[in-house]
Amino acid sequence: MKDSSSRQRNKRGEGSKLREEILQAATKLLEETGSEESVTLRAIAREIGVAAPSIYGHFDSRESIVDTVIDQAFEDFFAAVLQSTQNVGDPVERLRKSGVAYLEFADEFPQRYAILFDRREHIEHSRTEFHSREAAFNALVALVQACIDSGQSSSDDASKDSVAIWAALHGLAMLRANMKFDWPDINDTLDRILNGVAHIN
Amino acid sequence: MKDSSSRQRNKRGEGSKLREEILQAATKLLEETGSEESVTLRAIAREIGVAAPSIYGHFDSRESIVDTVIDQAFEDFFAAVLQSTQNVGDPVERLRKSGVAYLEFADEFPQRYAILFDRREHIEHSRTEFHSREAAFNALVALVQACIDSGQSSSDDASKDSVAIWAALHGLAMLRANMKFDWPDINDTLDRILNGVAHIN
DNA sequence: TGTACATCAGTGAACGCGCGTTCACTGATGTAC
DNA sequence: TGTACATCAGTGAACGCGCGTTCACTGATGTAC
Repeated sequence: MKDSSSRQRNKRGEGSKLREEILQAATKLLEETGSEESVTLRAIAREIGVAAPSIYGHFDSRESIVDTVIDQAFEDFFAAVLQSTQNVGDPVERLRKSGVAYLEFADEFPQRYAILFDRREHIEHSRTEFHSREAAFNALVALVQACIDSGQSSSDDASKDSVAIWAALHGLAMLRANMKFDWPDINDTLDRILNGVAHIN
Repeated sequence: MKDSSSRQRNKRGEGSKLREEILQAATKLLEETGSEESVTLRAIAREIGVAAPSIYGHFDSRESIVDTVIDQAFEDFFAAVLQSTQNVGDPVERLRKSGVAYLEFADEFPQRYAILFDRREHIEHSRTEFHSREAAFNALVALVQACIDSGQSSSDDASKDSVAIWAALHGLAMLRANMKFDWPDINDTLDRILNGVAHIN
């Protein structure tokens, strides 16, 4: 936590810098404390070294900060997975790289990952997010279908097998983040999931 | 919530009945509100129709109530899964029945299920629980091994494939509880997971 | 059988805490003249 | 160039709230004599 005396007031016209600091502090708190409810408005203010009411210049409420952090986390996550398949032609390879990127993001930012798929209320209220997730799922289905089309997968239903793949990746990510366990190599588990469920020949 | 005037004080020697009421109320609150932190000591007291300090006759702290609820949930869960394979000889059938029971418990008591595998701090502190989970996992490995031994599975590693199976079941349970989605039939997804990852012939 | 008394189940008021949020404000910074 | 002033970034005190927990207590119930 910064000492409040160390912070310099932003210059005129640069007030929106505080907005970025708020989001960074909230993200840091989320990742470090590991629970959304400990990302309090006052903790964010403390972290930045600012008085609590200063935040209201940039966000309406505590909730809107958390919502913004989650939206950003989803964008980061989706971008990381998409980016992993850049310049990769072979669909099986794309599928594997996506899986690796998925699990790596969850390993590196477990709390940010968890909050994406783990918040019942938020998900129910956010239409935008629902559609992002749907788009991400459709991308997975397309990838599995491409493996089928190229003769590398004997899956009889890309969509239904994608549900199983998604579940397995999500479960693995969550369990690895939450449970002490003598986990086998993550790439091995990933291969078992993809080979088995996606029926890669 | 009961009206506090409706509650009759327990007779002498029956004071421990309140203990049961506390646990029931905490479980109900957990399941209904869907988050552990809203299971407050005062909410429990309100639910029962009792003054908040009355709880201290039966539990040291709010935390010990929640811990007890979780321990109980784990026992219920494990018992439900075990019981599903009673009188079933064929290992593949046992594996399937276990999977169905696993997902049914998660569907019926999503919050109680989620709290079992989803609480980083609690899990880190509870040795007993860790061992219960380990026992449950070992039972799964033994089941997969039995499928291999009976020639019904071509898995090359019961333990590693069990990790993948566990991950897939957990992920499916969590996603179904948390996400609005046009989920395919749960038995179909379960079959895809077991057939694919456990290499059932 | 009656009564004094110990025990037990549970209460009501109070505590300090951290929270989100509101409010009237301050003081530095840049700009118009 | 100097100065008055508007604007902007941020503050400090206060609010009401629900929380976990402590404390001294009350009053019904069963028991010993």
